[in-house]
Amino acid sequence: MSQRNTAVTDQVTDCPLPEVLRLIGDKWCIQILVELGAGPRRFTQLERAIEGVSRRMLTLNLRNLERNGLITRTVYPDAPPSVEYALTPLAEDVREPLELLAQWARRSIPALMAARHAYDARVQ
Amino acid sequence: MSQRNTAVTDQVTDCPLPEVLRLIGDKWCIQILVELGAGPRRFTQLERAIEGVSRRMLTLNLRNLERNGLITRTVYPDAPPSVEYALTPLAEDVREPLELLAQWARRSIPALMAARHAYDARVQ
DNA sequence: CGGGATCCTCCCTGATACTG
DNA sequence: CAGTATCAGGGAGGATCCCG
Repeated sequence: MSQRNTAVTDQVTDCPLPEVLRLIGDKWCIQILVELGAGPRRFTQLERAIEGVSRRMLTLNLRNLERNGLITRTVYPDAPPSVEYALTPLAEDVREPLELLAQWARRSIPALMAARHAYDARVQ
Repeated sequence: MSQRNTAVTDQVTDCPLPEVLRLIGDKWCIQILVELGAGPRRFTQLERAIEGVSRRMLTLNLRNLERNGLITRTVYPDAPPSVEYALTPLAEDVREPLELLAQWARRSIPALMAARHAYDARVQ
């Protein structure tokens, strides 16, 4: 999609970001990736760890991540059903860029908040 | 928000990402930042460049970015009104992490697509 | 030109209940 | 335990009109 002819900005930055954010920006996806970054997890473990996610959204996000090859879903045919989720190498690779983004966030959130308060005070 | 006690994953990655994605992940924000990364732009320039954005959403996203201190809005009191948007240093800083994320996306989108097709074929 | 205000419409999401 | 199915509400986003 987005067959544009922007000769100015077609160098590096523009194309893939919106698309990739639609892949991993699904509100819970990041937290799932982070949680799985600490090791494989079962469904209920994720449900408890992320805390705030509904069963439905957790399922949908896991399906989506699995569909895009970012996590694996392994079913162990135990008496109590057991399903384990884990990151794929593809997802491991994305953790570094995300970590850098998180570092920027950590540095900048105070400034962002300050700007926001200033704006809100100015506009009321 | 999210006053959690996850001793395992509270090291680096988890906290700020969802929050920062709510700041710059607003579907058009990234493209605005990218377009402004090539230089200051006027409202209609952005509207034409991004192509697909509605006037309303462009306005809202610009307001939001301005509110968070990521862009500046300069009004030139010309006969035809002229408003120029430009990145702040805060936004310049985020372009590097975003660029790395974009690089990962460029590398990985083929694999992501392949995984998706494989999944769709498997599940139909 | 650069928006603000309004309306309207989905889709996303949460809650709940059911299943293997 | 690990989901699926269904229903209902709210908010994101588009279209349109209007104004400085």
